[in-house]
Amino acid sequence: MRMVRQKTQIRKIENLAARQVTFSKRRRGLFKKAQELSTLCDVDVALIVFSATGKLFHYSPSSINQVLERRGVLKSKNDGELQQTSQEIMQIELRRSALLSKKLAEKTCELRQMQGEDLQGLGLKDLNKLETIMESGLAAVVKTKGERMLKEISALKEKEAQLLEENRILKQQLIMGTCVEETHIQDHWSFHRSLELTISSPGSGDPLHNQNYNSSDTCLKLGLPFSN
Amino acid sequence: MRMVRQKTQIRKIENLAARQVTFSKRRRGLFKKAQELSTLCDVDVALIVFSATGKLFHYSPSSINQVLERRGVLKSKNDGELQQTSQEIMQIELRRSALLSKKLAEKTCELRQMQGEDLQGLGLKDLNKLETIMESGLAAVVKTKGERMLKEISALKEKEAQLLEENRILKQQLIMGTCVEETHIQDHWSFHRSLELTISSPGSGDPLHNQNYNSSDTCLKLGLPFSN
DNA sequence: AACTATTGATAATC
DNA sequence: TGATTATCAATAGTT
Repeated sequence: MRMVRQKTQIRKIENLAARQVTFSKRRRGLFKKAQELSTLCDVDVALIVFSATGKLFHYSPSSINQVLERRGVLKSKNDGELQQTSQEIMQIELRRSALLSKKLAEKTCELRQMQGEDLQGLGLKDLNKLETIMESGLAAVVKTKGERMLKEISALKEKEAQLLEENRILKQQLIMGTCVEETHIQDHWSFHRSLELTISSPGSGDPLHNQNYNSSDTCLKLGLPFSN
Repeated sequence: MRMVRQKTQIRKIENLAARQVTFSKRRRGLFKKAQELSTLCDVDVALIVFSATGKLFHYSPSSINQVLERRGVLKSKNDGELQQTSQEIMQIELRRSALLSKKLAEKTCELRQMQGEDLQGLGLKDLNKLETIMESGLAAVVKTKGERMLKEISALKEKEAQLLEENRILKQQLIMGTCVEETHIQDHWSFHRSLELTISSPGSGDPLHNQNYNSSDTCLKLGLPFSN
């Protein structure tokens, strides 16, 4: 029976399961303390907590808009209607927020499962279903990738042929023009340089060799691609 | 030196001075806990405390903070403050909703792409990344499925062995009891019937697997994830 | 505000 | 998830 508690340092808990447990416990504790403060000292407290998956928890002795309403009571009555309207909107927004949070949590869960995490809760049937979906998805990705690569390759080949032709023409022109020896040397250099430049910095046309990790990371949350 | 503390009742402290002291102490504690929760569990926490005198305290680690900070600077005693506070909390909610919507859209897009749809917008690099993620995800699913099946199989085998043993004992009892010929026939029939029933409907006797099948559908909505 | 004795919260564990 | 307990943290009462 070792129950030696460590003096916890306040920084992000890396272990997911531990983080969730702590979140659950401390959230409850926080809400309790908020309520106690509200009761003991007769003040209004609004506490809103958003979980990592987007789930929404909130506490207020009544609800947030009622807190505001109570404070709004002090205002003159001609503002009352406006106040009321704004509170209704607030209420709607809170509900919408909660709904969005729920949906987001569901999607997050599905995504995690497709990344091979959190599978322990799934039954055999679900795992089979998931496997089927992922197999067809992966097949589609592989297929798309193959097509994309073929296109890139043929584009590059075409470019290469074009450059070779250009070089050939330039070579001929130089041969006809000046000293034969010098021309040969210059021509070789020129050829390699052109080809190299074409391949190494194709700009937007070549994602394979594009080393711009920053721009792609902007789009890739959790390492998943989606276009902006 | 009497420092005998009483088990504090959670109800309004009537003594004003004591209430203010407690308010000050507990408020600090609450904010500290809110911050700890936010840091430890990497979640957003918004805490707003309206004091009895109308002063407003708040904590939130993210961008919300700036809005409230600005309001705090504009602190004044007239009605404008209340109005502004209400509007700014509303703005926080609206912003939150917008953020949630955006996140939801992103996750939806990612999910579609992992199901092999909407891949046109992706570059070669993104496709590669996606492929890698999906491969490892699929591997994890297959592995989990394998483990699950092995467990089921061994559980069934164990049950089979148990039933065989039971049947053997029953058989012996019958042999010792009545007519040998009749007993043999009955016993065979009885044995096959028991085994078949056991294998085809393990749910009733096996809460572990039963539970798995039922609970899993709650989180995973595959195939038609966007239907509701 | 500062100081403790005490209650309260919670990390580790099952 | 919920319960338990040893520890750490918050704070009520006092100076």
